[in-house]
Amino acid sequence: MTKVRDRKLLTQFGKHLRKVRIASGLSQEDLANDSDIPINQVGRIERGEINPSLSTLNSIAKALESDLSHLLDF
Amino acid sequence: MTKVRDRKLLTQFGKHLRKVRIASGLSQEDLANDSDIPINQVGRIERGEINPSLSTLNSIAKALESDLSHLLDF
DNA sequence: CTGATATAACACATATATGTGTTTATGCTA
DNA sequence: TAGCATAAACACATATATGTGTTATATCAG
Repeated sequence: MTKVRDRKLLTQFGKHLRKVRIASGLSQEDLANDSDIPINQVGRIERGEINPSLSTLNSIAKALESDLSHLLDF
Repeated sequence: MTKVRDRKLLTQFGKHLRKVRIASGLSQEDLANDSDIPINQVGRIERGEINPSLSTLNSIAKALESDLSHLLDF
């Protein structure tokens, strides 16, 4: 796992992403398909288990018809 | 390296980061110290060679006295 | 020319994200 | 109950970010 000092950031982002995804009416599978990211990866991100990369975040933002700046406003 | 389809994103972000850093009057070494990220890593990010993680981006944003949302508005 | 500053470019070990696959758990509904 | 959808939880291989060092290059000031 990631450093202890980053866990809060990751769990916060995970909760935010889940909220945004559900607000968009998408399942994890939908988001996985639209962003071309494995569904397991989506779940791990929402649970705050991993530290996603810039390109992964960008793919998710696009699938949510949003942009990086808005996705990371949490 | 990262997938071909991500190179443009990474080089774009690298250029943006360099612009923001210089506008803040910081050297790579300054930013490295303030963000607690190795200076080599800062250089690699600015050159678009790597795909930085959310926590790395967050550390950089804080060192620039900014936030993720603003740092990723490019 | 010399020294200082800043950046690039190497090498290398280690941690971890990514990607794929399978299995389990949970809630809902017919 | 059975079936379906959704999400969590595993395992595993591979790619790559991270972190630490060292060396090279370029620019500029003295």
